[in-house]
Amino acid sequence: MDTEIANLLGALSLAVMDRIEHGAREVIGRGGETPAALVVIGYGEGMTNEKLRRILGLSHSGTVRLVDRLVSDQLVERRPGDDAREVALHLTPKGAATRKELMASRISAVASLLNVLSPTETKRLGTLIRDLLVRQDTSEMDRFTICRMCDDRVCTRCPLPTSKGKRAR
Amino acid sequence: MDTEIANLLGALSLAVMDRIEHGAREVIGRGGETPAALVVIGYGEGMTNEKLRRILGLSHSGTVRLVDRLVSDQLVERRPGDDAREVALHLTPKGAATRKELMASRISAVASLLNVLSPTETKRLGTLIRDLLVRQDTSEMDRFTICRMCDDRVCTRCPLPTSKGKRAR
DNA sequence: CCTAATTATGTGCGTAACGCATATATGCGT
DNA sequence: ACGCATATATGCGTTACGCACATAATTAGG
Repeated sequence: MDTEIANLLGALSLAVMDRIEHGAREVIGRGGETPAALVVIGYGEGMTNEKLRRILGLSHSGTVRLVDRLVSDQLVERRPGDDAREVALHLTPKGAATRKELMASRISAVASLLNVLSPTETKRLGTLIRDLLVRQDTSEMDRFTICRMCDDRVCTRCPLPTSKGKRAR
Repeated sequence: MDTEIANLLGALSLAVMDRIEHGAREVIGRGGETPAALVVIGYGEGMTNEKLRRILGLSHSGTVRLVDRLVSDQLVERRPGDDAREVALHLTPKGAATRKELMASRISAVASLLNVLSPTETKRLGTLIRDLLVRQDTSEMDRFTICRMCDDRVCTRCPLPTSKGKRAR
């Protein structure tokens, strides 16, 4: 049955996320979308509260408070944006270092599950996941959401389609 | 690189869990480990607070309050256990129905990502995930933790090893 | 150029889902 | 019978959110 394979992927995904979240909590001492926020803010210099909100899928106030936490942990700075309404979020040096730790922890968490496969099997799995992702019908915002924990030093060729089907709002 | 594939699996797992959690919240209106608890309680008739606690990885009080919520939602009943210290957790009819909805929602969430692959590719992916899981060094309790959302009507041949390496405490 | 709608942010207030410390009851071993 | 381990419950605090509302800045229309 096809549902059997769906169940296996669900179980694997749960195991992977359990390990990722456990590691993230050890690194930054916070849970929820906080680690993802740090990664997302690090992708570029133009991140605003509102973009972050959409990527993380949180309410507005939830995002403001999340940034409050990052600021009080001295990981992020709020600077005035080009548009005077916007807040430009920037990583502090400590924030950039923590972000690297976070991503390294994530990769090693996944690798610890993955390393039971032979190099050939791993490559096969990689190809299948890549094919699976490349065929998803994702908006621009969906891409950022899926990639909100991704290690940009590692993911040089993101398979997710850029402008296919749905349009970002 | 091997880390690139780890990153892809991490991204996929995040996408899968996002969809599973979103569906679960729609079905039971609660988040965190609450949906998993309902699934786990449904696996057998002998579930106790303490076993549940270990499987979900929560604190004791967290588990008691979680069961409080399930009871107040009329999904679960607390009955006296064989051992008079224990509480035997049982699904109500409503609880059993909600549990089925929950698992169906989970399978369909995963399938919606998976159905871009051809039957051949899907089967290949299933084989690889099965191989990956079967080689994990998991204790008895780890198994239940990984399988805490699994659909027992679908997962007839669980790949996770029963008594290998670590021992359950 | 002035007003209205839109966009981005911040705040008061409440809630869900936890953890820690402590208390109580039952079972077990000697 | 006594001490210790096990299972559950409760008081209290915290984290990570959401909703409703308020405020400042930009954009659109006449």
